[in-house]
Amino acid sequence: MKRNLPFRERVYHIAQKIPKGKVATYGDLARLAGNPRAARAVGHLMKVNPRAPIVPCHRVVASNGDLTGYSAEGGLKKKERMLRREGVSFHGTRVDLRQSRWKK
DNA sequence: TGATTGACAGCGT
DNA sequence: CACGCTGCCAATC
Repeated sequence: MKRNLPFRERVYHIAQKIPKGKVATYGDLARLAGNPRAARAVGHLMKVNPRAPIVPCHRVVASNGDLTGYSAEGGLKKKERMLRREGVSFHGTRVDLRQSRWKK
């Protein structure tokens, strides 16, 4: 499947597939993209995010369920609100990955 | 081409 | 449960 596409394209593509109400960790995207160790790179890709309006990057969280950066308007605060609104379970400031983790 | 950076992850203390 | 250290990758200067 899409191994001729650049790493970043694969990541964006996968990010778009994340269902509403669910979230994926950077590590997951990296793993699905074919590089289990590229979690960091994924974070960087989201940061540059040339497809901000197309890719639901707000559904991407840290492996511990904590919400990290968000370049878009409103920042993390807005991000958290969006997720809660979509039905994502929160456990304090962190997402409850037990329930809201996107399982392939 | 090499060095630096960044929205991470995993494991030990 | 919180904090710190090390490893890994892609993109940019």
